Amino acid sequence: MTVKELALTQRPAECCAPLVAAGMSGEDAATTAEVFKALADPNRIRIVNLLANAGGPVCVCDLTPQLGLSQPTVSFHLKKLATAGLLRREQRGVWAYYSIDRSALDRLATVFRLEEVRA
Amino acid sequence: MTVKELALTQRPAECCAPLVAAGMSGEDAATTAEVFKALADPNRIRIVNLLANAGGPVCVCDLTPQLGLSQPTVSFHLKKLATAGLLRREQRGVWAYYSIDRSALDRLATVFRLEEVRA
DNA sequence: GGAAGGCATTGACATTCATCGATGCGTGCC
DNA sequence: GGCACGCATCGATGAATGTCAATGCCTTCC
Repeated sequence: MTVKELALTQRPAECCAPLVAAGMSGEDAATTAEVFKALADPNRIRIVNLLANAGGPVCVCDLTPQLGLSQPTVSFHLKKLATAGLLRREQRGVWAYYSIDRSALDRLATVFRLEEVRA
Repeated sequence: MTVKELALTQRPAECCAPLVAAGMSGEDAATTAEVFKALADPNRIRIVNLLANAGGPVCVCDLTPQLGLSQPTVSFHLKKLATAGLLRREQRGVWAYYSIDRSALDRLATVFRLEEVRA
């Protein structure tokens, strides 16, 4: 099973092991890297920022002009973020609304905690 | 909330704006993405994990066998992490010792805090 | 000074990625 | 049914990335 297939079936952001976890397996490392790959692009950071500031779900049709990217490119980035488990997708008629998965961000914050993990 | 437009000339991990910062500039997004790019590779995650578990600085000669990568490749990854501000380099005679920059990880944890930033 | 060894840099190569135009798929409306 | 529209997928392409062998630089030791 390749890393990419793993990402598609597991939503990496739901399982990230802390960076300090002793004896982290290669699989853990790959899963964690998948989440950061999703955030390793300026436009995707902007998307997360926009959605985090928006009160709720935002239509793709609203994101596209703000980002200054083509519609396929925006879809491409949204899919990456959603596959990583950072965004949620909601269909409203013809429109697709995306929103931040706050619990995923909360889990990500804990990945960097070093001391608490020792317990 | 002047979380600056610290140029890319400086170590990205030293300045990451919170993901929820309103009106994040394209430059902020690029800087933040740089840090995540450094973490967007399984082998670099393993390096961070190894260094986080080690009590202190670790010699490159000790990292190479644990990672199962060639020495140039390990140097390549270490440089990426150090440039991002996540690692510190220390020369001890012929050997180069790398260690985790804990304050950088602490700052990264705050990037994902959503509510506290509103203040 | 010369040899040895640890690490960084270079060059080359295959892979992955970001982007866009064109196209396909569903939904809602006439 | 048929049209319009929003979004996803496909195909292509240029750029960036990860990897290693070869090489260079620098420090230490003889």
